[in-house]
Amino acid sequence: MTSFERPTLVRDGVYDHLRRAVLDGDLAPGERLGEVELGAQLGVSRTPIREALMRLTQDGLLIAEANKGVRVRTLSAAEARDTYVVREELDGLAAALAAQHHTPADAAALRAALNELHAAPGSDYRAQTRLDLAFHRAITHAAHNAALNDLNRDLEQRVALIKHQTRTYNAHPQTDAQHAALLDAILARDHDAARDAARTHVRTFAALVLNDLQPRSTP
Amino acid sequence: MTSFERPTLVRDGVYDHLRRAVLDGDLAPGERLGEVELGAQLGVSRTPIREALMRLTQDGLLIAEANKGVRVRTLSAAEARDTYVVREELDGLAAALAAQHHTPADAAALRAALNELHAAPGSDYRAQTRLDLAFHRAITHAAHNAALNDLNRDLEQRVALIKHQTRTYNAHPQTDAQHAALLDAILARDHDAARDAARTHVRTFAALVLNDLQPRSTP
DNA sequence: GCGCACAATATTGTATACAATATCCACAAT
DNA sequence: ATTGTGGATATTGTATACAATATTGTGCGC
Repeated sequence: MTSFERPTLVRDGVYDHLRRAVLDGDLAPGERLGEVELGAQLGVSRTPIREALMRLTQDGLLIAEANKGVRVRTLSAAEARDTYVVREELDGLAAALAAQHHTPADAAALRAALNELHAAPGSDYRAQTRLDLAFHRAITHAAHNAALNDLNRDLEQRVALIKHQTRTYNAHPQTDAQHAALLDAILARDHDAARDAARTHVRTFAALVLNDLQPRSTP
Repeated sequence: MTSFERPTLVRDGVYDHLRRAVLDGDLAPGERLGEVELGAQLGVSRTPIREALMRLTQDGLLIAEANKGVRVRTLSAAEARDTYVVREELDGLAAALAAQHHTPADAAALRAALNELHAAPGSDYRAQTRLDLAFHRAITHAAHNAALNDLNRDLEQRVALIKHQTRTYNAHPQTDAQHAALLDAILARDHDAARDAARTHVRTFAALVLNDLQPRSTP
């Protein structure tokens, strides 16, 4: 929340900055975002701040109440469950399409992403989360489907919000094996196996996260 | 584009107004939207206009170029194909979930929506489109999955844009039968049949639309 | 007649001023 | 003590003013 780069337009800089802050968990779910305060922190007027907040609200990362400002969105346990149901379907589709359409460059990127993820220290929650996301993005990218990529962006954001509410740790005995199986199936161009592997992975992971989320109250 | 109602906030009124205009095809794909012009037409300042345009851009209905304003989005043939691939998956999921989770009220709404659709004059393109959309929305609603509803909203918008580019007519010999089969499967709580029926319907419809889209150039 | 440069114009981007609404604290009435 | 009312304060919502960038058109040179 200190310095920030402007791409060309101030509002885009603010948007990127705040989006990352929410997705990285620097802004906690439920936290209120005041326009004047943000403007002072980033050294810009309220106008680009407002426009960035508007976009983030439309993304579903923030919740706006009329005349009451915006807050970082919190998802109920039910919404979290719903999200993983959809994610299972869409991740499965992404894996199947990636198996069918991936290029040699995609294959290299997928291998690299998984290697990075395996190399990350198991104790580093943020790095783990970031690299896991990168791996899944590589799969979606390899699917070469623009609509899927757009929708997946929304889902990624929801999952990030859920994770920050639960602080569920990524590591799991089966995670590495599942990732490997998924990658193998994609590279082998076996779209059915890839779809199954992706769906299984989402299911196990969802069970983990939802188990953590369940005990808490659902505001 | 003449009168418009304001819910409470001006920007929300502008947003709803413009969104409907784009989705109804009153604003043609590719058409440029000037801020001062819109402000004059709707009788408000540029600020709420800008904020509405920002949100619509984030929705994917408009395309913004820096310092060059926004235009109604046009989708390439490839993007249209991609959209229907995803829609097939998500409509299938929605139908399956609706079959599992629909309430008596949902069932009544589904029946009513389909009846309305059947009753609409086959020559009324706009009514046909609107009621078809309402039927599909009823299904998604009956699925009782918030995440799916949100994502479906994005897909609906894309499909609306595609349709306005092609002006494909909704009517098709198989459409009525497919709708009926889909509804029957949902009401019978047969989620596999419902999923298949939805996917089949999307496929036949996609083929129709894409066939119309293909001849045209892809800007 | 064609093309480039440059100015005139228009439009978007940002900042600020003003209005409307909500929040919060003090204080009184029960 | 608690609750309700009122005003003071703060924050959002809208309008407008100013700055920066793009577009357009005109004139000059070739």
